[in-house]
Amino acid sequence: MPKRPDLAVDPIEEVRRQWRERAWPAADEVLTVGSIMRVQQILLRRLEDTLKPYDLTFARFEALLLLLFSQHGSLPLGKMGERLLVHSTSVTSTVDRLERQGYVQRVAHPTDRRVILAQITELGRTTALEATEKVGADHFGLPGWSRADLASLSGLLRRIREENADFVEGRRDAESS
Amino acid sequence: MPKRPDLAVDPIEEVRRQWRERAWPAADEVLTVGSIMRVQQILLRRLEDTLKPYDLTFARFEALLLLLFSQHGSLPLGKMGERLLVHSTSVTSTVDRLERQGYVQRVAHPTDRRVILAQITELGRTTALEATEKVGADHFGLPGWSRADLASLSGLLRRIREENADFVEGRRDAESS
DNA sequence: CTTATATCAGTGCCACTGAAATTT
DNA sequence: CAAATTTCAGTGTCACTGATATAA
Repeated sequence: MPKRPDLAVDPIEEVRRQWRERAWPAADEVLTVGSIMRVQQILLRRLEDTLKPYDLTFARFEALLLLLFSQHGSLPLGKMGERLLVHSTSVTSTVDRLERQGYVQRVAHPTDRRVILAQITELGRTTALEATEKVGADHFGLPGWSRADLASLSGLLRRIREENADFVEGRRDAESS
Repeated sequence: MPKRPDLAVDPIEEVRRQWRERAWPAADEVLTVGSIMRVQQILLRRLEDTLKPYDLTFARFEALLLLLFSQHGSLPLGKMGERLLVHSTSVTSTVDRLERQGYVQRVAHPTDRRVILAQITELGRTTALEATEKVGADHFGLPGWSRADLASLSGLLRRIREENADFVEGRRDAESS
């Protein structure tokens, strides 16, 4: 664990100050993006700390939840990559790991023999539920936040996701890559 | 590059819906934290795409900026880790890489012979400036955002950083780890 | 034949743990 | 002596590229 800083000034605000001083472009954006990076770093560590007893990383936890929420507790690997915004080779290795842990099983697709389904097991289900309870008890690292504040923050972030085609609203088209 | 999703629904909003349905704890927090993770993922990729011509990752870019902004263009490695919130062994390898690239040089501390300073080179300086211009031209992935919106977002994120002792304001104490 | 799906081999990166060397 | 600073060796993870096998 890295040592906690002991700074009287906000290091990110400091970057913006210097950025402005030199009349560089996008000083406000620097502050915002820097904040997002830093906050993600902080929350991720906190989350993974909580998940450690279950030997789950955030990536595996996310994948497991995706299956937990899916119709039949199973999804084609390709679909998982699409939802999680990661490369299919990454899904393969994530599912490999979850399978070794007994949280997931690979099963054949009933009709399309090309596709493999990742199916959450009973152990995976109970583990996911238990882990969920733990992180929920910690309010996902955001204790003491009002619904209104959470909504403001989500709303602003949602705009970034929209602008980057994280999902498509209504009849807008996603550009194909 | 992972395939762009083509979803009519917001996958993160969908998670919250299901979370609520099952009456699990912290449904709003799930949406918010999920959004932060996703947005970071999106912005990081965009940034690293822009930085690729300079053979800089975000971690190395951040370190280089830190030196660029520092008083004499140099800092003790330990201080860098503190500022960047990473382990000192990570700093060693980041500086190793930057040194191999000719962007940084290790120099001895004038008085304390335990400490090594990372000193930005002329090449490092011009490269950092050029890369900065590039990402600035892209508004750090946030084109079209008003100062007010950027300020709202930064403000909310700042609160998370404060709550997690990313920095210390006024006379509040950081807990030691 | 083309396209889609998943896997494999290999690369680079990041963050850590634990141990060691050096200096204060 | 203890504490601070950096490095080294090694681990696990993550995300990718490029190539391959199989099936639609």
